[in-house]
Amino acid sequence: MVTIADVAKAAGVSPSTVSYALSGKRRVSAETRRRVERSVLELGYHPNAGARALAGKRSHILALAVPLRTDVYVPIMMEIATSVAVAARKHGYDVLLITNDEGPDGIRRLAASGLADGVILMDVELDDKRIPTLGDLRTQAALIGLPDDPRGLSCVDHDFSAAGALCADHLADLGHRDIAFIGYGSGIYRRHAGYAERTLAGFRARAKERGLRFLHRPCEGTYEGIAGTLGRILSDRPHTTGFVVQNEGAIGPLLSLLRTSGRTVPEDASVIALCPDHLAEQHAPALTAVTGPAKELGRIAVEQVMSRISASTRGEQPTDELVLLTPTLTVRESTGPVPEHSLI
Amino acid sequence: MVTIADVAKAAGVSPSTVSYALSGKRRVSAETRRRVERSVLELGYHPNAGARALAGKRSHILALAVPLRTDVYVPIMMEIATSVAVAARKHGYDVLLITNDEGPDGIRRLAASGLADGVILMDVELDDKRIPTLGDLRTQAALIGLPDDPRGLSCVDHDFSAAGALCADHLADLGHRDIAFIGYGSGIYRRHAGYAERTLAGFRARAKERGLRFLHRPCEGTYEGIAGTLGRILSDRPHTTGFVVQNEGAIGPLLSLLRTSGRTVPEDASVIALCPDHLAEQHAPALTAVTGPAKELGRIAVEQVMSRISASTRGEQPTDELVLLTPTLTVRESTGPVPEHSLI
DNA sequence: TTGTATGCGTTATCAA
DNA sequence: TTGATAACGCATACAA
Repeated sequence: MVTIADVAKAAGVSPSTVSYALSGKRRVSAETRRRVERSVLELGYHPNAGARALAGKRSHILALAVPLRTDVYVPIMMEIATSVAVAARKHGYDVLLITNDEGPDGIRRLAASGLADGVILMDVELDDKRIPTLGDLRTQAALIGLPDDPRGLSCVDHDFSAAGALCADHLADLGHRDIAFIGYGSGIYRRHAGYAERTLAGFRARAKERGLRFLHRPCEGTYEGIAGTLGRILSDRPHTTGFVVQNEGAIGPLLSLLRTSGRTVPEDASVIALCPDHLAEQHAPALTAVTGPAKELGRIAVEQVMSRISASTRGEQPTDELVLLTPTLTVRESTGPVPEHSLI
Repeated sequence: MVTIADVAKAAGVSPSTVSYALSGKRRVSAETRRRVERSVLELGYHPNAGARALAGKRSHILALAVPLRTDVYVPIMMEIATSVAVAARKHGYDVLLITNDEGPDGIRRLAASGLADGVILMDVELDDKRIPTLGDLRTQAALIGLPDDPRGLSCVDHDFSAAGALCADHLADLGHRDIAFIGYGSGIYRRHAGYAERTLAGFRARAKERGLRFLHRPCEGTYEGIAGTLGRILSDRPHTTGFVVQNEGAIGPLLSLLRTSGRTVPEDASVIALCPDHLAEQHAPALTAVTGPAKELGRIAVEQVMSRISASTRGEQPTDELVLLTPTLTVRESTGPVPEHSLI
């Protein structure tokens, strides 16, 4: 193993000079810096992480708490996780994976052992049990997702309320009057997942403003689930011409079933999805969709913890941030003007 | 911060006794152990990770290299990743996420800095550029996936060849003679992803044995992609009655298109998928599918690195393991006997 | 069965 | 602009 002493010897300087040359925390002459950097490269020196953490009081590691659930759309979770890792690297940080099955204790352990300088919580629920734990520890944290009470925390999330409103507006603009909102399985609403509730609230409010009638139907993402739900929607409100879908698993079956029931999209029925663009484009017809920038979520969460960490290092009080990212509507082939005559 | 000295004082013993009581590396009287454990709990002591790594020469961290690609089925990747994390915790290890965009350098950095005691590589390609790097470092590694040349390495993977053979056997048993194998996009075959090539090879060999005629068609997972592919299959081989699908995105469109073309599954055409069970069950009709135990992959990879790490700690030569997990066929509603009269 | 003392490799303070 | 040196908190070899 090559240590800082080896580099120092090779460069003909003292260990502390090597340390400063690498950290930049003290001015070093251009000449010595060059020699140090050369030796570092030649010897393939990498500072020992343990020693660095012990002496420097910073592990340069961020903990990322990922959900173990399968009822959320996993690819997005993965995308966020990797964007966190990439963003962290830009700050010289590595990312430690922590699963929810350890619960709050895992976070406590990482914080108390000094393994992680900060924590990023994904898939935060409105009333998340992990949040109180964060208060006890002096670990810095950022949440992806919006809790009931974000005081004392930094959070970033999509503006799901705005996303819901965008859907209502788009359908209203096209002249639709009877809308069905097909949501996630009822378990998600029972769990008070913020994104589901806020989307619905945003949609509901705007729908009211625009004079839309609508049904909200939670729905499992299975073929049978959608079949039953759609059947009931069409019998309860036969004049429904607009569908908002916030349930990745429901999209495919819904399109199939509409076709089967003799409805052509978008001529007879319009479908607008709340889902990533790559999914929207995978279907036929390609779906008009409302999307938020998933990668930004990770990047911003990292910025937030990093800024909190450096504030607390300077002995300052970290400032709480709340960032909501504006979603965008992309019009594709699945939405169109309301039909003149309804089918039934 | 509460240190081992604090615990020692509280328990009325020396720091080393605390250390031994916790690590179990030296016999400690039941009485002292009790007192130590009590103090640990009362004070909320967690050993400082940096100090532990520095003194003990083991970081208790495993690096997990996850792919950034989107052309692989992400939920499985996530499932494996979490199973790695869970299994690692059982050994007192944490998992560090490392993305592929850092490439081999990232692995080198983690190994050289002593941040990770071992590495698990996911989504290994037949000719993976990260593998040579592993040789240089004395880091222990386990691969999830099977490279061209697994010498000097421990690997675990599904037995994709057996999976392919299972598909051929099942369709042959049902009397089918003309089969289409709908695979991943051609990019994956160009990349020499082992799982794709091995599945195909296993299928091909068994198909030959059983006297099946078949076409292999790489295919993007989009509706248009499948539509084109299916059209060509049916015009080239109108008597095709069996479909093997190894492409998660293709399943939904394929079923829709078969229905559209007037073919009922399984009466007119049988479909067997290589995909996770939860996906297979999501479709209508529920799909006969061949699946491997994804979680086992992570668990076994962890066992493999752990055993290599402890071998090398004992100064022994780690033994190379190659574990292939046997896939299982679950018959559902999408396969049946070949129709007496073909459609065309 | 337990205690003492040393060293791990780095950062940061103090001196020059 | 640089060098010497003292922590940092723990594991472990050595003593008792």
